[in-house]
Amino acid sequence: MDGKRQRANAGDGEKLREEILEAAEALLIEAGTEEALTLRAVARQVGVTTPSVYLHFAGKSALLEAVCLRVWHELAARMHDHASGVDDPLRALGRCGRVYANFALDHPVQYRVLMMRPTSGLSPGADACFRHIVQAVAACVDAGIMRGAPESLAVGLWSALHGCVTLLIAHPEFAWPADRDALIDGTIRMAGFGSVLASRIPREATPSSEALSAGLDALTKEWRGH
Amino acid sequence: MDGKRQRANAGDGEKLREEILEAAEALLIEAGTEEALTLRAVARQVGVTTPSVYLHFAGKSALLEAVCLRVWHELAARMHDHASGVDDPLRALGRCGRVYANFALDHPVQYRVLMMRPTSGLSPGADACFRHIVQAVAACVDAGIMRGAPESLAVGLWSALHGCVTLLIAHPEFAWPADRDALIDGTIRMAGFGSVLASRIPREATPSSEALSAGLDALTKEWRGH
DNA sequence: TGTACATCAGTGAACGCGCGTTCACTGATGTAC
DNA sequence: TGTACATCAGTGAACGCGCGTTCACTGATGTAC
Repeated sequence: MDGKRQRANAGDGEKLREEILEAAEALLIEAGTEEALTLRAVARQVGVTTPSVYLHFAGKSALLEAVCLRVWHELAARMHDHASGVDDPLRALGRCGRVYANFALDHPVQYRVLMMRPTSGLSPGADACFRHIVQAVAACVDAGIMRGAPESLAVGLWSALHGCVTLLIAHPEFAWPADRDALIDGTIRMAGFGSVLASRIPREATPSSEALSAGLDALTKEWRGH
Repeated sequence: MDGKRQRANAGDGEKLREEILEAAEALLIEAGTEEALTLRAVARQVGVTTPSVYLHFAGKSALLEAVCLRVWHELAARMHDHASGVDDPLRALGRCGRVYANFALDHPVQYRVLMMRPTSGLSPGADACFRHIVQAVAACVDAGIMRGAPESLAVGLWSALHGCVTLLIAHPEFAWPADRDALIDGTIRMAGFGSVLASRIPREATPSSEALSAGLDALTKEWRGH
């Protein structure tokens, strides 16, 4: 486990910084919880003494933050890749949600630290990602598919996605449906269609379940007819 | 802060148990984080020495669990109260969601400990509460408003609610809409309508945004006409 | 009525733990003269 | 080419901390005889 390390030459001190980040990340992933991140363990893994960490990070919390923040860049890139090339705005929004969910499930510990702890504010990375969702929603609003303020609509979609992945992350032992992808897909469809429909129904004029049901039956029958 | 306490008479040892639970709860609420819960602090607040806690709880984690589990009873009662007396099944489901969200926001620390940490499994209380949601969904399915397995539909609704409240709890500093109730309402409407609509649209026959938009426009215009 | 005893709620002092952090230091490398 | 010096990556030993937990104990109350 302990890496044999050569002391860096003058000017190459930054190398250690990278090694520390990678060791810390590996530690988080392996243990699956941020409690496993101790300066002593990180230093041991790199093959260096504990105080050396202070050469590159102000302290433990700074290191933890730096490790977790790294992953946001990846999300931004992924979102950019998948959003382009899809014409239908609602489908594009769905892609966006998929990327977000996959990202969270691929980096559960980092997602936990950044999103599920009360201590820290929302990181700029998280905010940028939310802006991405807002943009995708805005495209739907521009196309006349949804009505209302993109921010408000986006919050709802974000909630649904966030809820789905955090439940999966925090409670893997729950009796989830076998097909995790289908679960996420269902959540995205629910949130997407729900935003579309809810934004057309004024709160004060919500139809009865019966009327809603009958109307949608007629509509979907018509679609199936085509 | 330190309560003056009289030693309980023989047979009344259970009194201390209750006092410890209440002190621990107060500590959690005041600090807003479970890290504030130390056996020393609890004992100090009760006016008793630290080892006394061991007379009633196996250790720290047992105490924390006991404190947090207390609140589920309240949720079960609240859900029962509000669900009855509402005829429209979709509206009843909405009430159910409202109660859940209010409950979580009223007990943010307990909700965090029970729902947002990876360590513990889902408590029976949480499970019972999920069964409540499943039941409300099943009523919608029985009424022909939704289609599909109630469990699957309920997971989606649960995700949306959970996501909304956990985001509010973990990131109070985010630029939320001013009206928190409206935000929750919006999430519930989105999830409810979304479940209704999505359960009518087969995945492989999802209409284009355009068709969806036009169809719903016609439908809602008709509703408004009445 | 008095006395010995059992019960049991709670005490007090101490243990060891691993942690984050500090500080004076070393020793190899590159550089100026 | 040789030597003195500055630089700077990393060391090693120690600090204090508050914590959860243990253990032998005390001392008031109730009870049996």
